Amino acid sequence: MVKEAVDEIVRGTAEIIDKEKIEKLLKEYFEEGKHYYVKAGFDPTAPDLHLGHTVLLQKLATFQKYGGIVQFIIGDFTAMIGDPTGKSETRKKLDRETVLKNAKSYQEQVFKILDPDKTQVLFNSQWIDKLGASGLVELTTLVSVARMLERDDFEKRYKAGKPIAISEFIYPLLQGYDSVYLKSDIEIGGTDQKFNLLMGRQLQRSFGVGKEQAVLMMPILEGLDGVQKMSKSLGNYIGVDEEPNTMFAKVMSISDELMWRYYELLSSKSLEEIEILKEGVKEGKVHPKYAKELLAAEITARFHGDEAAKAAKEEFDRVHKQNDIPSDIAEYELKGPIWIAKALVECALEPSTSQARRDIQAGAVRVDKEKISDKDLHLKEGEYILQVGKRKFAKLKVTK
RNA sequence: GGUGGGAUACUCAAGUGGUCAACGAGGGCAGACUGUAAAUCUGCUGGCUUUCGCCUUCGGAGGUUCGAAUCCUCCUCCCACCA
Repeated sequence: MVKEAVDEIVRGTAEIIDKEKIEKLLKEYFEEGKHYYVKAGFDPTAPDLHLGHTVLLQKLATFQKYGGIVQFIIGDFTAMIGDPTGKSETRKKLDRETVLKNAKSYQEQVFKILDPDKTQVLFNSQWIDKLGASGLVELTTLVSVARMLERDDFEKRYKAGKPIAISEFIYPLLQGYDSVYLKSDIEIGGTDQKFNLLMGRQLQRSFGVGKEQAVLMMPILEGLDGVQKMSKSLGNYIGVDEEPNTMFAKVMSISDELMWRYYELLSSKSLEEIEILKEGVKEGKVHPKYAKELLAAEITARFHGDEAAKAAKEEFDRVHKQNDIPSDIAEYELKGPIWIAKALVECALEPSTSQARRDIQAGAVRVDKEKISDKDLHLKEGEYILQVGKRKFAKLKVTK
């Protein structure tokens, strides 16, 4: 039992520090029914969860299966600082109301994966506010600047002559202090969080908490481009709240190479099953597109159910295999006659008439499936299907 | 506090009085080819009721000039070295 649980927890992880401790906690759960605390922090600035987040969430859910109580931290205080991700933008301080709103939205989405009965949702301002200026200074005495600069991200920026704000040094300290206050047994996060996660161990030691948290790191899920991490700001994400059709299509658009990565980190198939599939593709027995469809269907079904996933697949085939027009496209009504470029902007297919003109010249615009080249074209009364590129459609009714 | 360097479009990065809506690279979008994959090749990549035209953009505010991203003044921010 313990071994199976450990195997399941280890699956897909990038690195585990103090694995023995995790094994011990699991053993105690199975033998004595003892629970333990697994901490994970989330930023309240982006309430739209995407698949990158679910890699962590699924791991948390696994812990819940085996006696873990999840400490789900909304970093409302730390959000004011902003995690030093290399972006130089100063974060706006979020007001209480927005944070609460975002937190609520988090919960709606998070509990699609986590078990609410085994989850504590906590705001870190609750204990950090109490720390006060003197407490904060106390905290800063525990870590040296040289130690801070060991952090990969800081080191790179420092060497590149990029600015680092003092407040950014405080971020890891506060995240570590969360672990002190909550007496966490395990903290999980992405590999990019390594420094912060280890800080939790160091501070627990410094404060004499009596235990040091084990640290479990998950790989960072690449976004649709396959290069950069999945993030909302880069626009390369698949949101958990997205429409089934969109979700399915987005998975289909990833590269074959990336598909295996997604399998490893997102699929609930066993590693053996995945390996068999991979071999099949490699030997030419299985078409890679088929393997991708399986994945797309599994992911879509997780958030929308089997029915919706099936419908999404059918829709995908309809549109792409048969080159048909999607069954459900946005409709607009405009007064005519109207200049084609303007119409495209009005139908939200193009951001500007200048861009529309360029696309017309590039041959990317179709009206009723016919490619057009006349950028001065005016649409008279009637109904048209407008298309830009391969995936943007709109139905337009031109009235008098 | 002192000295020097820097701030250019999504990012990096050229440009040091007119030929600059601004080289180049990356990214992005589109076309061809495909499996709406990847790779490759090609085009585009500030806006405008319409484009051999007009308007806005080179950290901010003024100024010099027929004309400024480029010169001058002040301001803001960043970096390095010295204290």
